[in-house]
Amino acid sequence: MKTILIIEDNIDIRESCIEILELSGYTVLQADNGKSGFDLALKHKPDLILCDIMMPEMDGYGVLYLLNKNDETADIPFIFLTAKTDRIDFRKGMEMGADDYLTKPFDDMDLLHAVETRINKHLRQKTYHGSAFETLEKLTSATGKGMDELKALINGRKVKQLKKKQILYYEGDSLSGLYMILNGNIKTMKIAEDGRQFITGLYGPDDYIGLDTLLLEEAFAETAEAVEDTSLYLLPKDQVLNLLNKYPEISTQFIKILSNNIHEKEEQLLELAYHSVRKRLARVLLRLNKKVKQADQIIVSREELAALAGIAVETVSRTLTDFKFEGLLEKNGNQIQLLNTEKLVKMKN
Amino acid sequence: MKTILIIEDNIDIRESCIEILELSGYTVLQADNGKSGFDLALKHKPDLILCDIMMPEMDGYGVLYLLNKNDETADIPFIFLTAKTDRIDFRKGMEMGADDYLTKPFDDMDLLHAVETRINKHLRQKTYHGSAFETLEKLTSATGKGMDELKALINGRKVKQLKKKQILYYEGDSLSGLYMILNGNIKTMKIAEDGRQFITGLYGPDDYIGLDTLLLEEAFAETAEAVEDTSLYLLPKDQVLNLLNKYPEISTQFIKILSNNIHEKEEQLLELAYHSVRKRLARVLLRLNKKVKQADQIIVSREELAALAGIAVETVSRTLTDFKFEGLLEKNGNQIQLLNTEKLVKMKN
DNA sequence: CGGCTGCTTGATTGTGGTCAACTTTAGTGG
DNA sequence: CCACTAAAGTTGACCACAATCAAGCAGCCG
Repeated sequence: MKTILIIEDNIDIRESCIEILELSGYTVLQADNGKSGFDLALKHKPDLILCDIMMPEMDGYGVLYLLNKNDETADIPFIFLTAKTDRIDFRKGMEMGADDYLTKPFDDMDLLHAVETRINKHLRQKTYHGSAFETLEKLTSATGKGMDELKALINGRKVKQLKKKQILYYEGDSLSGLYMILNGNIKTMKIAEDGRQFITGLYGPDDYIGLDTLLLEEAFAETAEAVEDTSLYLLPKDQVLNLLNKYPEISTQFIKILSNNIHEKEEQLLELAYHSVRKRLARVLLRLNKKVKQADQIIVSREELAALAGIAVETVSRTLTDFKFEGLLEKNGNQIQLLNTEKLVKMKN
Repeated sequence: MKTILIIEDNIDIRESCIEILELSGYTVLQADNGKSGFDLALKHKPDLILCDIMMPEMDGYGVLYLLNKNDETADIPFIFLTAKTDRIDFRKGMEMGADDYLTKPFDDMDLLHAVETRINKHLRQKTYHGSAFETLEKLTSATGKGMDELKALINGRKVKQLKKKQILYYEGDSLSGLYMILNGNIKTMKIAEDGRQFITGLYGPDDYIGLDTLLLEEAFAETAEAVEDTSLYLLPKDQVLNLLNKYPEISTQFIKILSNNIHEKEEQLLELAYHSVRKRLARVLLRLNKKVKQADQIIVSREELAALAGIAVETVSRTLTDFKFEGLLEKNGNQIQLLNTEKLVKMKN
């Protein structure tokens, strides 16, 4: 028997939803404002939450934010109910981690369909968590000492799920800890005043995110976004600090990661300063080829390539066609396959 | 009674030098090739070394290199005797840490003058070392624990002196440890294939250099050069590692330094990618204004400004005159004084 | 005083950004 | 499954910014 929580200030809509859901065999909890809705969610841990955006006391975004912050409720499927059809609001909701969006008016089928797919998807994710655990075992045993603690630390936490394009944190957010990617890819980027963004880092499975901000009493210096559906562990700051104090190997490991990071960024600085667009793009392609290749192909949008190389999308497009003519690669939409890495490496300025 | 070692394969030159020096009251040791010269230096710790460059067995550069590596002999004043007048050789010698250069033929006065000034200068430096020690006391007590060890570590080491433009290490050199600046300034830079260089970091008193390479089993990723006369401590790798294992506070401190470093470099990446030359130069000036201001003035060559902002020297020149017309700064040769930092900060793209 | 280095200014050129029109692809809903 | 629409990608025309080449100037050294 699944439990569903509905948070909605309009009584008509609320009542009609409850009716439909109860007829379908769900137990339904209700709240008429964000605050009490959040309290109910905490108390009952429903299997799914339906939530209006515009509400008294606390709006839907606020509810979602609080739920995400709390580990107990972070992975409950969350569906927004709203009259707004604007893309911006939609995107904002998705970035914050909403799983779906129902725009009013919606009929019985819409509602049931959305609810069922979300609940099913969530079940599948749960079983997946289990398999991800093997990765962790490997990791913890790799650090040698401190294994038990790290394991305990990780066991106590839940996995955070991000959908494609969802934001992990914004530049300026204050940090909650250290993230470790289980699978998927995350990019970190800085955004210029004019809105153009530059990708400062790409992270894959087993990589840490937020390491560079962990010990500083500062907010994040960049924005992190999921490139594809991604799951990660959040290791809370206090506990990581504790580990650092106990096990020098872990500190040493972190210092090494940061050092490598610095070297990469210095290399990038030199490239940006003095290399031609052709060469920069070639470098970016080679980097991607190493990091995120899938079946011999790189899958990446022009926009991302542009943000990685620090150039305009149009120029990316042009340069790629040039490269194709020169037999360096084969491209097809957002799929790129490198044919002559040799020449790309030696690309002159 | 001062002891001088002369290493020179030509017997005539050697004999005449010895005669002059002994007449002036110095004790003179002699060697006719680099290898035996180095052995003598190790054994007797002379107060000054005169050394030919072109020699059998081992050339003068080799001798200097070995002497510099060995702590016991690293701070013995070293003068090259040579027929070569080429700038390149001169520069190479100075980069390696030679204190002076005597080009043959030289007369008695040349020789005695050079010898005396070097010995005097060295005496003055020794007394200075004493005062630098206060800085260290402050540093060691700041770390709280580990103070005694750090002190012992530092006591066992000598100060390394670098003259302006002298190279601390080259990209590709393998590292010997961690440097800490006592006074002066060091810049680290990467050099592109075409010879253009980009300055990746500026370090002043109390800053560490080489931290980003310390734990990686890699060579230095950049070249470090003294911007002005500089003195630094070399903390050997093994001992630093030892400290890291014993005192988590030190690891934590290092992680913080590296984190800040990363944030700075990310900021720079964004600037390089999307900011105009005007804006980039403005940023560089502001950075310098914070770091290396002397009596309200920045003293820096156009070439360095260019390498900091990643632009051409001519463009630096032009942009600075523009800035001057706009009342943002006053310039006079390599001295620059910022008049309107407000506007420089707000510089639009 | 000449030679050298560092700085400035001018003229020229090319790279790559911008704007705009167009085509292709992919996602959505009937 | 197809049709429609929005998003992503491509191509062209144009132009501006900054690099390059070149020449001249100022300060500094022996």
